[in-house]
Amino acid sequence: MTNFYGEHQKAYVSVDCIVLGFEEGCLKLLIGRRKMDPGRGQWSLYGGFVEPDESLEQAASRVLMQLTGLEHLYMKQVGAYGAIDRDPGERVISIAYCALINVKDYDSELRFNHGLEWVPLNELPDLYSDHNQMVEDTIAMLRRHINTDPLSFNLLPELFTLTQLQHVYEAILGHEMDKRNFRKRMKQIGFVEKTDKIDKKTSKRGAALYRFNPDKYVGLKKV
Amino acid sequence: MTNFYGEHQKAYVSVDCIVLGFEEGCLKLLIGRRKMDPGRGQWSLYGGFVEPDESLEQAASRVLMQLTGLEHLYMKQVGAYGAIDRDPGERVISIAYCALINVKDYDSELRFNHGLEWVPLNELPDLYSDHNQMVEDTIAMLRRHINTDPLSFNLLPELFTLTQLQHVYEAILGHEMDKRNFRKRMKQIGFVEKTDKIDKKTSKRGAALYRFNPDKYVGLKKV
DNA sequence: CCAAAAGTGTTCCGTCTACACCCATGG
DNA sequence: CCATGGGTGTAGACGGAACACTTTTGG
Repeated sequence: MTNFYGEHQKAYVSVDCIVLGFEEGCLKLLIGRRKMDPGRGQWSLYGGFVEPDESLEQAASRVLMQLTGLEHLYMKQVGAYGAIDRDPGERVISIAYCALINVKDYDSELRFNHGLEWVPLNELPDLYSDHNQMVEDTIAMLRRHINTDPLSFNLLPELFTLTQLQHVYEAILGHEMDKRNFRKRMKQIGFVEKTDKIDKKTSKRGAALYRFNPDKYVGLKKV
Repeated sequence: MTNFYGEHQKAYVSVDCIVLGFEEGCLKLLIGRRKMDPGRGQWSLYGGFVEPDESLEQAASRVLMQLTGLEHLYMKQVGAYGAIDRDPGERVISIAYCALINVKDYDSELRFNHGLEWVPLNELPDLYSDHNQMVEDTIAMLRRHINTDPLSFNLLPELFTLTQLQHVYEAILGHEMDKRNFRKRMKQIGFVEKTDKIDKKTSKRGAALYRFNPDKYVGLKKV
């Protein structure tokens, strides 16, 4: 490789994953105890370094794959973090990516092997370095986008009830919503479609199961 | 410096500045011919490498200072760009920052010395690497934020007429707006305040000059 | 038979949009 | 005196928020 920029210094570049799941009516973040110095033992997001043969997105996907065994997850760049001493040992620039996953799809053996925990967002401990800031920025971003992007479905199984979906909205937005208004809105936006299946687990009467229809969404995308 | 992460490779980290100004009723971008290899001679954003003693924000501010002689400008991170071959020679991760400046404040001697041009957004040439994408992402971000953040003032002198401000909105949003509705809205939001000065340059009757009042804004910030 | 969750419409209010005319003045 | 840009109000459309009762059925 030709050395074009020799007079400048390089830095380590990492990705950090803000992995969010939905369980017991609240948003939970996947965190673990840091296994390396510096900061060994502190609660931390899961991250990894960007290797020479991968883009930032690819690095984030790989890290997430190692972590969850899942591919093609919903991911979105949150931002770049580069305070001088954000890593106490070396200069590390980190790009934060958030991922929304269905907790049920997650192989809990993998989670156990990595020593990770699902922690409710309102009970977050102090995290390593600027990781709390990354989480905060992620939530702010989700709130801004929940009404325009089909985010919420990623936190649920393929089939879900409207009540479950509403709980996801409530968890992200941080406040309760009116059931009738919510259902009216879901009817309007058009890309949640009713199936003929019925869920009897959570109610005696049974609730209709719905599905996200991406085909009906792409039409709106360009607007 | 202790070598904690020795098994991983470092990369060059740069910042690229999307510098926007407002002139002749349209948004213009500050670009120049690239003065180094690779890509020498191509139209390009102005950028620079992040040095060991500065954060990403500091690097962006410094680069902008070198460029314009101006400090404390409105800047906002647009995102991180890290495709493997985005720089043909080396692995470079770049963080894009946008800056909104008042063209009149800009020292045109400096601009000349750097060989830079103000180019209307709708006449942009092909830029180096992924710089067109950065510009596109910037505009999308500005459109999302123009109604919530006090952006637009940064493109105008300290004192401005409501008509000028409306032209800025129109340039960013890409469509014309109704004069009466616009002025009504500016009255509502409350942080544009009328001064007793009058501008006679653009009209015979004279137009009231307004000023952005940050004090009245911070109150809204937390909402 | 009753507790528990599902499901369903209407009214009200505030916000956004469309729209047209008079004012002040320099030349 | 007239061309030019500055300045103002109102009525209708639309979308979001508030609000309560009936249905089903497992236990």
